[in-house]
Amino acid sequence: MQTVDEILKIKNVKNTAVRTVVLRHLLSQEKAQSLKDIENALIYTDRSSIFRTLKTFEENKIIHSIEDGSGMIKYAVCAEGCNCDPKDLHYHFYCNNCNKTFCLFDVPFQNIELPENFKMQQANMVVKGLCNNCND
Amino acid sequence: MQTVDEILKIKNVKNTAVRTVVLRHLLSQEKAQSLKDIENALIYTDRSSIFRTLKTFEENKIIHSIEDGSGMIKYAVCAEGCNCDPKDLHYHFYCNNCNKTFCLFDVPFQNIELPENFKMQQANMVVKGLCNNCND
DNA sequence: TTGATCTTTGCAATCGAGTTGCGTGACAAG
DNA sequence: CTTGTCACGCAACTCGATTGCAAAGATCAA
Ligand SMILES: [Mn+2]
Ligand SMILES: [Mn+2]
Ligand SMILES: [Zn+2]
Ligand SMILES: [Zn+2]
Repeated sequence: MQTVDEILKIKNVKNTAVRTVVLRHLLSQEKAQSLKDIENALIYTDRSSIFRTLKTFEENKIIHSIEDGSGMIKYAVCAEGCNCDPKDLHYHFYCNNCNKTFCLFDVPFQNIELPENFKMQQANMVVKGLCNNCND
Repeated sequence: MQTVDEILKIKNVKNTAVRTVVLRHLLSQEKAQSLKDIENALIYTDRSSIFRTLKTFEENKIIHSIEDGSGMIKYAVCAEGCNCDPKDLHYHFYCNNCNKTFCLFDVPFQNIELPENFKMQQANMVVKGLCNNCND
């Protein structure tokens, strides 16, 4: 896995104290994180600073956001080489039991046959159910 | 298409003035409606009444909700015979240009090969891009 | 018909995630 | 050192969603 410094370097985002701790936190988590999650984890860092950091990361394709229906936007670090193009699309899974959301990078993404003259630019795909830990 | 009365009857939801106008409005629209959309269309009906009506409709599978990332939950009338089971899953399309969201009932839903021991219960699938009206 | 009971509605208040304005401080170029 | 740019922290604010409460309406048994 790439380090915080390497990622920021590659994506041409200046390294700062807040960016380092936010990105390090995101990398350390298996589940996608909400602003509140990060705020709770980084108690000495201001919410708006985290917020703007997330915006910066998203604009520079360091992370991508997921709308899982929980009412809070979740963020996850992009896979190495990701450009957030349609080719980088992947499913997400939201567990109804443990409320974790994560990227299913290994599930092949099926091409969708849209009606005539429709053009896909992005997608937000969230499968909901029970994760392997919660499915008895 | 079924009438308002027929739908309420089938789904065992008591008919009231607010429910009638809300459901009639939803049926009359081609795009999925937000609470605000409905509020604007039904200027004499209170927001909280519309809100609770939507909850009632959703609980009774008269409508389903769509999170398209616009910041407002959208609602669309379920297809005839829909039980909001996995078999009733379908894609949604959000147009980045005209901001309309609608159900793609005619696009076949691809089965997703989840990892071992994962169980799908619902899904929120939103394809974003340009609709046929906006794709020049 | 009447009174008790349950449901629906309207209004106002509240919640909370997200967002923004602004002053301070860090840093870098000149 | 001087100046400009950018990141940061704090507080205030936005706005969609949600709730408490009392009035109005529907239901039903007697
Ligand atoms: Mn992802
Ligand atoms: Mn739909
Ligand atoms: Zn789980
Ligand atoms: Zn369009």
